[in-house]
Amino acid sequence: MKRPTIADIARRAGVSKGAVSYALNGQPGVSEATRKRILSIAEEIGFNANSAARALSGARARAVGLTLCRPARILGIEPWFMGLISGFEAELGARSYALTLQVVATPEQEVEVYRRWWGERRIDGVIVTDIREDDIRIPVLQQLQLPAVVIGGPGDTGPIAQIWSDDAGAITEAVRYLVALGHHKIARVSGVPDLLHTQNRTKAFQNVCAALGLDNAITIPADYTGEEGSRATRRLLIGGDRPTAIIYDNDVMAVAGLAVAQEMGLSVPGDLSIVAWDDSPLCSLVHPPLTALSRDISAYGAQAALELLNAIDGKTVGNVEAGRVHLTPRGSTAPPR
Amino acid sequence: MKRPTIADIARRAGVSKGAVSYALNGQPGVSEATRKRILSIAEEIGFNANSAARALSGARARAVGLTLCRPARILGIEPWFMGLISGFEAELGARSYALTLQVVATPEQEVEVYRRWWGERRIDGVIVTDIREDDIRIPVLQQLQLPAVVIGGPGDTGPIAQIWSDDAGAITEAVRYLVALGHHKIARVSGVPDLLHTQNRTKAFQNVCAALGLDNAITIPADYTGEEGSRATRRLLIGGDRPTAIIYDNDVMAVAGLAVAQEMGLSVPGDLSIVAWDDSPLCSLVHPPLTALSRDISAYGAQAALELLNAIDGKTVGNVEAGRVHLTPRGSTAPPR
DNA sequence: TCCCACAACTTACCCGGTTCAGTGATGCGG
DNA sequence: CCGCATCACTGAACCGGGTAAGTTGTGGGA
Repeated sequence: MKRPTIADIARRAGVSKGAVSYALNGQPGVSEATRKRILSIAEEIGFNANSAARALSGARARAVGLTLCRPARILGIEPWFMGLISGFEAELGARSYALTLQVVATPEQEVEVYRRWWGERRIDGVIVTDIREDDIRIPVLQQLQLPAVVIGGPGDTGPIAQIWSDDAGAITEAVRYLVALGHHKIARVSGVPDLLHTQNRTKAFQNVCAALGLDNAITIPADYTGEEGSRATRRLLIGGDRPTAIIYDNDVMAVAGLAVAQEMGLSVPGDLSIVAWDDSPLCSLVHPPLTALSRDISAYGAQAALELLNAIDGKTVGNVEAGRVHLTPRGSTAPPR
Repeated sequence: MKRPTIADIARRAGVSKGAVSYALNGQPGVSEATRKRILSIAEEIGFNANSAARALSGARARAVGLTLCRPARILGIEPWFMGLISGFEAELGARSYALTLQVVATPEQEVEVYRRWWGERRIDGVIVTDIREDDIRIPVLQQLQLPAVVIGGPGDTGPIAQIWSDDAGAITEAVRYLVALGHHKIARVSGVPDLLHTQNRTKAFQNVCAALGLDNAITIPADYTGEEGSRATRRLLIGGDRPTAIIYDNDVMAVAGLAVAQEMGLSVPGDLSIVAWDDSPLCSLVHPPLTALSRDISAYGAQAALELLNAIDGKTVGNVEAGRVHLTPRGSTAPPR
């Protein structure tokens, strides 16, 4: 099947290619009557502008890129990324921007992908996740002048806009809630320690515990996988002075921790209270359902996409904080016995 | 920063644009010495061919499309799609093909997206998942002559290649295993009934149960979500003649089923054995870990991508069966009390 | 010595939009 | 009634690669 082009429309309408282009793009230069005629012909023959031709003539590629730098076995089970992606799509789809995805193994590969995408003019901007301290991607993005939005932070990303959620406030709320229930020995199993938001959470956790006079408030670093979550939980529970509550940096590790506790014959929440970060169906699926720090990941993604589109349009975008995180109490938390 | 073009290379090498194009694409028409010189200059200045220009001049867009038509809350937690995507990337990335993603709400929207992508020349082919009986996407893909590969089946997709896994064999194995353990009352909680592979599984389940003389082998339709999984499980367990084993069409529903059983005071596997379809970290995360029908989803995706790339290259591709599904016994299955 | 084949290029046009510099036609003020 | 601005549109150049057709230059065979 042959694809219709603006030349076809021009022929049918008895005008030049240029006039068709003006009409389709809402530019001045054609009369209202002609514009309507052209638009109805375009509609009739099912015209879609060739994205390559459009991108070539200096316009946008109408696509944004996202690299995912986590092992496949985590990507699959972590609701986080898919939630984010659905959010992006809500905004991108509305403007018929495409989302281009690439799974990579290392930050170095991410940089390579950015360079290639830029060279190929394949995308107009990128969404950057899993930001680290002194992230190597930031200077590259600046050098290439590639519009970008960073998810996570706050941290130093120069002129590149950031979106983050109030992790410090959230963990403070969780700790206060556990203390209010009567807990004094609270531990935390964190995500990958290099990530900026992990560091922010760890700092906030230490601060609130110090402020409330909790000692023994340790953070065990893990990597978001169930295996590491189990291992960290076992380490915490076999110690002599075991915690009565554990906060996990994601839902997968929290579920793994729950399984370890049950395996060791501990009752949840009787012997151990559990709080998960990021509420997903996973948390309400298990028994008992997990108390979680909820946030609207999809809305978070939508906001990030919107910021990126603004950045692509040359509008200056500032750093913004996404919608609030709130504690959703469920069956996994209770006063300690 | 200005992006280097073949004209820049041509100037530096003292040859014409045409010669550079031949050299970069491995075409005959330049001497080995010149080719090497051109390639080294390209390397040196970090040249990447503008994908728009390339796509415009009749060549490929070097991108394939994937539409996801499931509600966001399932996409997030189902390891299936992300596993598939990682698999695609393994093959696509190696050939620097991009993967373009679009989340949609209905099959009608999927058709629209296919049409738009085709009109925009944005992609060279699509990967079709969640195939239904008389799927409306198939005739459209044929009409547009858009290269495609269908994941799921077998079923009637005309000239479009399919990849499926041996669902019938897998469920037969699972039922035989449960019968060998001593179970006689086996039920199944299925995925969305419209999907072709659900129907294939249901048929195979009925066949094997009939062959083994099991009556009462009912299938309750659900939709892959934890909520529906819980509901179906409750329906099965409150009945007078309750099953001693349940097979679930995905891992999420199986985990939900486990939670329902525990909530009702039933012991797993003592009172109820559970088998999950598709093994993911989720299955080994819970307590007890779930016996599962495992398959290498990532390899499945990689094979699908490879078939699609072949189809794009004009090679005729046949229907293929992906790697075997095998039963992984874990703690959730045992002889009934 | 001449002719031909062939390698090694160059030239020029194509893809399909975007955009800028024209070109008539029209309207309007003085 | 003239001059000028404005509108509605045309024509052509352009983006950056791909590629068919044309042009050299060289060597070999007769």
